[in-house]
Amino acid sequence: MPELLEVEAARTLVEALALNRPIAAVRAPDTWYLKRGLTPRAVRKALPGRRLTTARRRGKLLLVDTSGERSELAGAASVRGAGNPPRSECDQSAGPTIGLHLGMSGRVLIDGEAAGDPLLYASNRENVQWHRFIIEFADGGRLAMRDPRRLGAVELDPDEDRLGVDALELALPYLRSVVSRSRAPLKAVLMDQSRIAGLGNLLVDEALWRAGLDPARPAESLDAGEQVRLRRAIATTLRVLGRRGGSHTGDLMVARLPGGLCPKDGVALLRRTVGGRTTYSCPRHQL
DNA sequence: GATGACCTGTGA
DNA sequence: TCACAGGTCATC
Repeated sequence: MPELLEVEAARTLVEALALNRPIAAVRAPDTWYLKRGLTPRAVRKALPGRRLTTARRRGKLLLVDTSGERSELAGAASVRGAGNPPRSECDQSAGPTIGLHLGMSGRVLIDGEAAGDPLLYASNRENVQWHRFIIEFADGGRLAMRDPRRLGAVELDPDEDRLGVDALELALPYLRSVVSRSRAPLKAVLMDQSRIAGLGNLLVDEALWRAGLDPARPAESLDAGEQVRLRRAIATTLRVLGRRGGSHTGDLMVARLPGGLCPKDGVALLRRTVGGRTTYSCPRHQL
């Protein structure tokens, strides 16, 4: 369920609470959670001694940069014997970038604090077994990835370019080029992270509902006016739902259930699979 | 571009 | 007991 808005909330949390605190240790109890060949040992080697310097976001990917220099930590694996030359990473101006994918039930906790409202479709009970990746700071605090469903992931130096333009930076000419070049269902194009990054199932349904566009329509069938409406609806959806507190605060959300009625004109909503995802839309005003 | 698998908590 | 939620990836 974390879509762009939830990841942005997590980013803000990291930025506010976790930067510039020396890392004492890293725990990755769930090996499965580490992706692209990353191992607990490699993480323990790469991060202790560094600080988190920047919290960025591209689409649904949370990126946390680390410092190049490593502070001395008594007993930490990074401490070398006297006279040893520093490791090559120590000479670089920046350390590795931590890539956090929240998957569908992941949250970032810092010193026990989480951003935003509890997630849907995910338990909100506490259970330390769900902490898949933990950064322990030298000051005793910690950053933890909590993910009951294990669909999230952690990697180092993720390939950021596999993601397209961030949905918050979506300009009309780019949207136009993306949409006009595909015969796929409009919804599938909007959810394709390599073209537009950040929109998930709920945000797309809400934006299309606001734009009055049928999710199943071939993307290329949109005329110029509809493209403008779509861009505005995406921007409005992100702004309004962002203020309200997340992807699940949309007007359509209350009706996302079998037999739900369109909040705009009271007609029974259509429920079907579009672009591989459960999709709700209004047969009356989404054309 | 569509489909199914991954994974597990939830609610019927 | 089982369908379902959904981001992402491999496979068709």
